[in-house]
Amino acid sequence: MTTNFPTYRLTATSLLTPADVARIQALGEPPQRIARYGVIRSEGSSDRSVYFLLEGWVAASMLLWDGERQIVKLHLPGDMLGSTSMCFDSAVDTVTALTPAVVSRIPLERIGALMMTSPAIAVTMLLAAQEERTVLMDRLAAVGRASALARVAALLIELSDRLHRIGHGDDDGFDLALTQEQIGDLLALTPVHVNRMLRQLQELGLVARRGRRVRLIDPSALRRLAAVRPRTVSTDVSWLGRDMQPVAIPPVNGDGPLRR
Amino acid sequence: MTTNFPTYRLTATSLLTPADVARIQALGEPPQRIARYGVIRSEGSSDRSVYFLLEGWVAASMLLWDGERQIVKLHLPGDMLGSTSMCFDSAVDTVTALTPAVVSRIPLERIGALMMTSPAIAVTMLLAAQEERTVLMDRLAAVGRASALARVAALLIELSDRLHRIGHGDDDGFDLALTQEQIGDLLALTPVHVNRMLRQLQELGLVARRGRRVRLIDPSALRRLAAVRPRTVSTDVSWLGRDMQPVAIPPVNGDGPLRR
DNA sequence: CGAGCTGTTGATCTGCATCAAGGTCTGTGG
DNA sequence: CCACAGACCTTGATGCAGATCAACAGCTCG
Repeated sequence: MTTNFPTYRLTATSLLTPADVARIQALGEPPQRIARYGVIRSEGSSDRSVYFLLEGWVAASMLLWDGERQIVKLHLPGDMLGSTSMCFDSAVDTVTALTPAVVSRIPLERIGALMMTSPAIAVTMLLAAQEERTVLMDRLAAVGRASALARVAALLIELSDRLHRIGHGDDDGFDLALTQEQIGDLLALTPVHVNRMLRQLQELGLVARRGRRVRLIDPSALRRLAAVRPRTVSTDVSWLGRDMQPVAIPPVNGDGPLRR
Repeated sequence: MTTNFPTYRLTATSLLTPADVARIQALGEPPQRIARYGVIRSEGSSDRSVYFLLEGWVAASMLLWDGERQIVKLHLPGDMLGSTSMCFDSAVDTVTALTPAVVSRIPLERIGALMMTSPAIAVTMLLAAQEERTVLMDRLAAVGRASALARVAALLIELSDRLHRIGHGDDDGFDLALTQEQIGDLLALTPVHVNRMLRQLQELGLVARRGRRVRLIDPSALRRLAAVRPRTVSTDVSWLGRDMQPVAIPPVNGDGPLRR
């Protein structure tokens, strides 16, 4: 039954009604535990589903010709995993738990059927996909043009922001659940160089680390160094023509919002 | 009134009915000519619309802190421009014509209203967005990990494929409407190095160039060098709860390549 | 208590950037 | 028809950020 995953991603815009949110929550199968480094779905797999991440950190990565890998997306609790693959017959990325994690599987047909009955839900997913595309564009620009130091700084800021937004991490910083090698896979750097950059940020007095714990001492200087542009998603959905109200429902025997 | 733009992007899956396609075509304003290097929409602009590209090559780019720019997406005729920005109040990328181009503007409210009445259209856009996300993931992996030579090879292959798919380019190659500087902006290389890489591909006997004209002499070797994985979008939309229509061949009576 | 991750540090190498100087082509105005 | 300017391409010389190679130290967990 309803798995109570974090819904802040769904309610960011006021597009969905509580009923919509409930319908989405009802889609998921019972939560399932994944061990650290457990593979949730492998590149090339024909498993046609998406997953909601309830707990833990997860990476979506692509294997490269020479055995290297590029992490293309870091997922935190509340994120939907694996949705990129829905337009392909086999998965485009490998989804791996970086920490012990809890996910809830959603078979693609279920979410498909739901989207086809509720435009608001389809549009919400579209907006989320566009937002992720922007994240990727920013990362592409960073990997292509920014110095290693700036990239590492940008990552720390991004993580701090995202973690605080979902209530992990306190005033005293956050727990960085990534090895330096994984940071390298994400930013296209070698683990050795990641180490030096972290160390340099420390020497510059911008961050403090103790074990996994990271604290941003001077966030604004860090932000300046990272040269990231702040992005805030729009909450204005008036262009969707609807002051977000319940999609008139009964899909039961009618045809809902027409087709054909 | 109806601008007759290329629709192959819309009909790739059999999700949309001809009526749907017609409704989309009816959205666009009269086509408008853009000069080479004309800016269709700038980063930060609050122009809330998307554009259909009818003719010409267009780049979506982001300006970087130091004045450099990263081209994040190359658009060819039939593509929809600027859709990433729909979840932000101001445009995230600058959309510039690389050749003289023709576009048709679509105010966001119009496409919004249409999506809210037709889930099939919303889902089609979602699938397109996911596909583009994959393209970005591939590019990220390339820029992060592949050698300059491989990146250039990959670009030539991508362009050849895309151009042939839309009927530009013949057996004798295609016209490369990019300066070497623009290729650099796309692949995160300096123009000087792009030049050397193109030259090296020539010396290796993999491609031939005369002016803007490019011909891939040994596409398979090029593909091997580029280490790109072929991606073919799924045409199976049965997960959307709708029987996929052009079932090519009804399996005689038995099994055939069964589905479900 | 030993094995394997993970992090740290130094020495060296290299792919691509940077700097610099022409060369070629195209369009434009005289 | 010519001259000239600006955009684009080409090629060489040199520099440097980050990769690679190599050790070792600390931690964790069987």
